[in-house]
Amino acid sequence: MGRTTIADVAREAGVTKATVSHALSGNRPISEETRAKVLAAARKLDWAPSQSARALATRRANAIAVVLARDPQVIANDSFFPAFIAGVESVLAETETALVLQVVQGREAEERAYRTLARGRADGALLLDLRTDDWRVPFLDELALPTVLVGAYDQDSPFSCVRTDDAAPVRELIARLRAAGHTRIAHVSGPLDYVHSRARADAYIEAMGSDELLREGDFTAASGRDVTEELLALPDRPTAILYSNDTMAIAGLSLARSRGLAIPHDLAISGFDDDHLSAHLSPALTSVSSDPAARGRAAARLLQESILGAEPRTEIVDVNVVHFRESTGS
Amino acid sequence: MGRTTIADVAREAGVTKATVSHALSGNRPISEETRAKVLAAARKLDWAPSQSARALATRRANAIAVVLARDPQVIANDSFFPAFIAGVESVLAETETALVLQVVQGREAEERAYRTLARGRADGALLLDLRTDDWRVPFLDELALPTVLVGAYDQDSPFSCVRTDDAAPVRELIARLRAAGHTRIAHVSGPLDYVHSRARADAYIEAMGSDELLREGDFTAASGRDVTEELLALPDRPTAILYSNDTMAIAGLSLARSRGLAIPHDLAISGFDDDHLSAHLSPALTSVSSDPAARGRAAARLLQESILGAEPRTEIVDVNVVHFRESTGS
DNA sequence: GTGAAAGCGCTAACAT
DNA sequence: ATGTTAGCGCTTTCAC
Repeated sequence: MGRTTIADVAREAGVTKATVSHALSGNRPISEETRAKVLAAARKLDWAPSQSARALATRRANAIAVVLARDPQVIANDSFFPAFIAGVESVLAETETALVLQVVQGREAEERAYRTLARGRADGALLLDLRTDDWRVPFLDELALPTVLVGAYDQDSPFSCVRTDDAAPVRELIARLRAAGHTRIAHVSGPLDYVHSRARADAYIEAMGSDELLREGDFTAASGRDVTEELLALPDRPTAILYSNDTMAIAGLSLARSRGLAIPHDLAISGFDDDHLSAHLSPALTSVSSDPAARGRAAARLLQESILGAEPRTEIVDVNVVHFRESTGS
Repeated sequence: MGRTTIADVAREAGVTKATVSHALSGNRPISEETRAKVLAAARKLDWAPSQSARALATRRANAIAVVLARDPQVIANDSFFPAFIAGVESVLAETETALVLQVVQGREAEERAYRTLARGRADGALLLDLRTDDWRVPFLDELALPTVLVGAYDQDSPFSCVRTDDAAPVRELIARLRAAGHTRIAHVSGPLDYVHSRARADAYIEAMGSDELLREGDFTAASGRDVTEELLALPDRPTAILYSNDTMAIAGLSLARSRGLAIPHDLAISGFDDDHLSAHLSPALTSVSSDPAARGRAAARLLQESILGAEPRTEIVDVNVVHFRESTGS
């Protein structure tokens, strides 16, 4: 934070602060001559506007926020998030907008975080991990903080939304397994209050016509293992299991093997999210990849729009693609 | 629509702005009675101080920055980063400090990012992925931006530093492999201008007494595969390979198998960073885990110290532990 | 213990 | 096309 201010630059260039400000922002016509003088002075004094002063004057933080309310353990295992952030940043960089990241635990901490953020730290927020009937949506609406929902929302929402079709890959997987002769196909979902878990589970139920072999996991390896154990103990055990992420799928695969089952001969297995290691396992894991970076870019663009006052709209980023690999006997 | 300000609260409480300010900050003695009045008024009006106004007045952003200059592809494959951030946040949360994240590409963009950050967006920075003779260290010193280096730095530095011992696990791995009869042990490093890659490679060279079987990778699966292919084509091929991350190790493992080698019988393999899936592979991958969250916590604490003016110091977070699994024939 | 007033460094009406 | 003048909402001397 240089001690030099806009006043120093104005003096150096022989103009007023207003002129310096406008010479840089281009907010009003400035003669080429004075603009050159101003830029020269700024460079000479190595000056650039103070972000905090500008934020106060414009009531704009030039920053957006992402609040993660997940368990750190789950964050660490998540391949979606880093790629998503990279996508967001690639858009923000164009407008010198910063990304404020906050990891919180507990609803109270999360509310406090959004409140503080809305008080001059950020101009908008990106909402991840949406839950059915998510309390954050009305809450942020009341805070009047421009927001973009990443993933579907089950209610009417005042916000823009980046969606993907979670159902299609599930249908595709089931169709393929059926074609290979499977009839006992199980699904290990994520927590069913997550909108995307629910969407996958619903697609599964619709395709199967029953939820008999649906089990709810929590995205951790431990739950993948436990739920798989339960499924394999059934009198008429499944011959295929669709997991809602790769971590659970791999844990399930390990367990099945340790029970003497051959994959995919005795049990077909598929995951979701296409972790970067999944293609390298043996057997390589069938999974669904979804281009998180593209979703990050779309979300950032929609948010910038909203901050500028645009009407909310929904953008479908449909990039889910099923990678059939050895674990389903491709 | 004027938002409610400290003036409104002052009026409501029948005191001045100064009193409100001090009642909240505790920066000067306030009678219990007036403090209660102020807090009641603040709650009634649902007021909390504006972050941007406060930042301008105190010349403190109450935020720290992390600038990632990596290729988005590499970020997405990295299990270190999310856990590290979670650790950082757990410390920042205690002091209402925000984390500003920036992903940039190219040195120019990185310099610009730090300049803007130092101009009122952040009070300090965390430096990751240190390189030998890293230009950012003198640069940030000149910007006078308090900084903490995560990982060793090879020069004299004006900054605090969180270090881990990268050499010890390498020595331990080599000792174990030797005990099992291996003599031709190769090492696939990360880019050798990264300080931690260099440290591991140096430890390897010292333990082996030679760099004949040292090869430089770039942490991607593709490089793991290619370098492995090269090593296996040697007239007197290695019987064990130590990789500097799990991604390369797994790619190498896949390649070796496809060449007809049995793991660990024909070739022992170990990785680094203990990706969350590595324990679930088959064979399970021997790897080195390092508690990134602990390093995040330590880094955040050191940075907060530095921002408050403390002398730089180095903290050793020594949590590297080697997990011997099937891939080395444990 | 509390009040009054002067900034913090910038932007944006309002003038000219 | 440029200058003047108020703020933006808070913290922090300096008085009392």
